[in-house]
Amino acid sequence: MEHPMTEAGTRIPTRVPEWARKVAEGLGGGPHVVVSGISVSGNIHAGNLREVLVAEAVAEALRERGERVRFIFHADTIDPLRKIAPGIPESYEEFIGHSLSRVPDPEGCHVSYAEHFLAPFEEALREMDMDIEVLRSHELYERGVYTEVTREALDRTEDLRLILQDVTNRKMPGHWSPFSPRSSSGKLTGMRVLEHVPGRTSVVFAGEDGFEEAADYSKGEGKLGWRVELAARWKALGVTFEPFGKDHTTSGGSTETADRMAREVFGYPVPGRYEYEWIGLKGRGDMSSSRGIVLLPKDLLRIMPPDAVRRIILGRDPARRFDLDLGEGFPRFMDEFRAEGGWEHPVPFIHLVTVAQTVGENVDAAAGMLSRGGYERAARNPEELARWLAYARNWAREWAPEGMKIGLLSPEESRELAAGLDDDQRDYLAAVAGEIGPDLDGDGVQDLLYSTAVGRGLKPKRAFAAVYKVLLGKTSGPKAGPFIAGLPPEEVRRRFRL
RNA sequence: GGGCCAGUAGCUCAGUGGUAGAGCAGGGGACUUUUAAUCCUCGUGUCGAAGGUUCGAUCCCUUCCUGGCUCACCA
Repeated sequence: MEHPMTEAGTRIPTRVPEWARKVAEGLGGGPHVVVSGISVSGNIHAGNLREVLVAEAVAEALRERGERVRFIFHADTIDPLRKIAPGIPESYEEFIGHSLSRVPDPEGCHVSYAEHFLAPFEEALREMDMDIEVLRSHELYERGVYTEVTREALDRTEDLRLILQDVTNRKMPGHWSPFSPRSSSGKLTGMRVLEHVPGRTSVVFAGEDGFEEAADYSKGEGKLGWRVELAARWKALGVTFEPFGKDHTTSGGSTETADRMAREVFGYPVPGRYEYEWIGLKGRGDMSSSRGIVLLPKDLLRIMPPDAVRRIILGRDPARRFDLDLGEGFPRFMDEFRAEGGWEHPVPFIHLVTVAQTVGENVDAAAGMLSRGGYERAARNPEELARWLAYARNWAREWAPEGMKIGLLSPEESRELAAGLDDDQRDYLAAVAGEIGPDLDGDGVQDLLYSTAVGRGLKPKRAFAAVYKVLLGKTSGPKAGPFIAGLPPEEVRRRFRL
């Protein structure tokens, strides 16, 4: 798979990170099935994306080696709704215990609760040009993909129960079953399984009201419990690699259980694994839907291209925790990203931010400003430029520290603020206005601003302060010469003649 | 309590069995020009602590200390 990386728009292959290559080396011969599984009980955020990207990197490493790879995103759509997330109506209380795929979308825009959160994520994956297959667990159950493993699990209920007790150190209730049937009410939780009828791929159970019901597990009328399902899924899908977050790999955790179940019950070798650490948001802590700290993949795609998302989310090494800095440190990240990506003559991101904020959506104006600033090359590709201006503009609006946000004042606003200047400063601006013209480049303007100030006995500091005040309403700003040279001269004159 | 990870210059981190580096910040200087501007120049820090292995360890082993994370289907 390839991704656009260069300014000219040519495509060069995604670089496979070293750590991924090493992981792939330990995986043996193919064909491979690489899986990343994520819950759709809430926003699928940029942290979740890390898991998918880890899986992608390993899949790429395998492909690079010539293996056949099936890369799957497994969405846990059949899982029951567990609690009412913030922002979800209280009335959803009645759906607790129901499959996310069968709960209505709280905002009414998708066919289900699950789809509401899955769809935007899927879209982001598409936008990232990811070669991935998205599977919905409720469909897998309905299609019978899990029928065999479910039967096996039911037949080996006792063994599974022992493993579960052993690993978690908890006593499971006597009526414990690896399978949770769905009752006629729609609930998946709290049913008591009474009997397994393998011939009919069915389970007889006591419903909430005590009456007996039956569920056909070949039709998705229920699901395996999480830890059992994990092991069962490996077998059913032939999984050979799956990354896990720290929460699952802890001792007594779900992977420890599933590993034993796979080996001892399902007779399936434990897939290769990579344990990744979590990422936080600088200054805000770990991502958490319930605490409102949510960064969506789409938020990232608004301020950087897909490969930059890959880079920033994976970091140097996904086994290491780190905090995303989308504020002050972001421009540097972007410059590094492009330097490594082989960009020729990239415009410093911070400069793009200045340009984007000055010209708004006007790409021609931006191109003009850039070429006058010495970045003719970047000005030559309007499409590419428009894309990058959008990144810069979005970043400035959504993430930039206050000090970096600028906006050219309207002539009226300029006039108002000019009232706060003293006569020396106004006279100075007027003098500059008389000299400024299209023939001056950035250095020329800088020179003009400085020498005019000195020539009139005005301290440069106060001179520049006046310039920024009238243009931006601030006392400092981007380097004045190139900035002003990029503006249409008449606009500058209008604001300087007071 | 169990598990995992980290502890190297002010900050963020690289790093190798032979006594340590980068970026940023910061100091100084240059360009008649302080700025989200270029160039030049400046870093002896007990490489968390103590033992051990070794001719020799920051890098290997052990223990400990400190911090972080995780152990409820929230990556």
